[in-house]
Amino acid sequence: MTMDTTPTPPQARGRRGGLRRGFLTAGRIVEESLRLLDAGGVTGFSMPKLGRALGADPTAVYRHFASKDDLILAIADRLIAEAMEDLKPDACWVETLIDATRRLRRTYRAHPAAASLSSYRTTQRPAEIRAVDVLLDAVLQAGFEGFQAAVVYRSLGDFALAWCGGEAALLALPEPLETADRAAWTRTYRAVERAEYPHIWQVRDELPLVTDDDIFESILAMVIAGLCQRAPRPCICSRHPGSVR
Amino acid sequence: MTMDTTPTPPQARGRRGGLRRGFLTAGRIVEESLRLLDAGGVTGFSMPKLGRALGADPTAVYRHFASKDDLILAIADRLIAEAMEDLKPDACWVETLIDATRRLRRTYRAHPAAASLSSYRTTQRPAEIRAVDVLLDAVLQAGFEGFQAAVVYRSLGDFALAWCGGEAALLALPEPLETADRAAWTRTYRAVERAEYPHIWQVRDELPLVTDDDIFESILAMVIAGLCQRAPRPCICSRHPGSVR
DNA sequence: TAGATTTTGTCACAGACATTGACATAGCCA
DNA sequence: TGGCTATGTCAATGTCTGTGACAAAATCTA
Repeated sequence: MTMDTTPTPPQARGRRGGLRRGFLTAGRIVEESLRLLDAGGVTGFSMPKLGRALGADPTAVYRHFASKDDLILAIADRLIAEAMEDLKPDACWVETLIDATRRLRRTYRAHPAAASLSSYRTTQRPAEIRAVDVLLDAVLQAGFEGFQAAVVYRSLGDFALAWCGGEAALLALPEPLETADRAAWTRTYRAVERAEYPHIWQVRDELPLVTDDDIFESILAMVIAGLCQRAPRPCICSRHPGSVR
Repeated sequence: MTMDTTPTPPQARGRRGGLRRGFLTAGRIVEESLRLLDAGGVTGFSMPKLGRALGADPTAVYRHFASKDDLILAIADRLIAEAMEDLKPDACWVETLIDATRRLRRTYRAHPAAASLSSYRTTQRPAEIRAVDVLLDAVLQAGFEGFQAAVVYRSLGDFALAWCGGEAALLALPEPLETADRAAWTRTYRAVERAEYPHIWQVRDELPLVTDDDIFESILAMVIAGLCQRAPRPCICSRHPGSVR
């Protein structure tokens, strides 16, 4: 664990303004952005800091990305690539969808600051397009067709991105704030007046026990159950009860 | 439609540094924040701009809110209040949950920039606590108890906030970006190679037709179906088929 | 009513950020 | 060789969040 507050990385210039061609690349910049975001959160990430961390000028990154937003889209695609890296479509389309969603969540939790910046964006870049194709495959296997298939895919995709992005945004909050937000359930909601908020009062002891994992698996199970109920074709394995039609 | 680029609102000082007590209030500040966010998006909203719009000093707001984050929490609660304003619990608990989710979405769509800043935060303020109690009521009516009820409530609440927040974040993107993001489905994904992305290709004509409304109603229906399937007690009306147990 | 205290607004300013335009040099192509 | 372009540097602009010193108004206390 090297505390790299003021690192002295290899310099882009040899001496007196000379420069090394190919010292910065899009790939290296994205990797370093991720490192910075992981280490210092959203506030630890800025174009000047990024340039300095790369051993270059604070404005050097602009030679490779038109704007910070442009860079964020590249980071978003990098995250999707990491999440779907060794995703192998299962024989059962339901398992494929569940697995993909869990993978996305795992990656977003590993890089919460990066995810919070980029989760709701459409990158239109290779990794995203690949992922869309894999998930659409599963949706088509479920027997959805044409417009229906398109709607179902968008529903599942946007759901996963939104939920995992929201979790990441909370994890990425500057430290005092995240703690305060989470403490809500053990302080404010725990200490509520019985007369005023009777229903909260009823479960006041259980509310603080709920974990992110509980919530995720619970909402995912509901979505999948609703999906199976509507799917024209059931899955191949016996674990996911489908519609009664 | 008054173009208020440089408005000249009532001034806080009468003359020569004198000042009017009670000129700024938390309520007025939140209202003006909302106006600013609605009119100019996230980029049109800053502490200095807010102060000037209120006819006061660029730093005046700090006398009422400790930080921008503090103000954002107040805005978040204001949005929840607006969303749940005249929510009347239906006799059918399923209808109550659906109605609350649709209301949240309507409010977030009306104030996308404000929502994008605040949707994933826990405000711990009055409107939020009230809303939690109403929704927990519905969950308890469904027959969930104790820890289960807590998990189900958190699942539904976080789902609604995350999805609607994500939609709002997209709507709140600075104009050229939102258009670009949306154009993905009519450009990039429409023009995909059949051999490389066969499943996208299959629904390439339908993908651009999918609207936000379609996606929202579709994912909401799945969640509700999954919920009804797991609810120990069915709803009172006949419109929401429950579990087969 | 007079004096002390608190509240609320103003002002000057520190430190950071995104982005731009002018400049310089290194590698490439003719 | 001579020029072009890609890439890095530098100086600078206008903006942002937040602080601390100050001043006047409202309120509280004697």
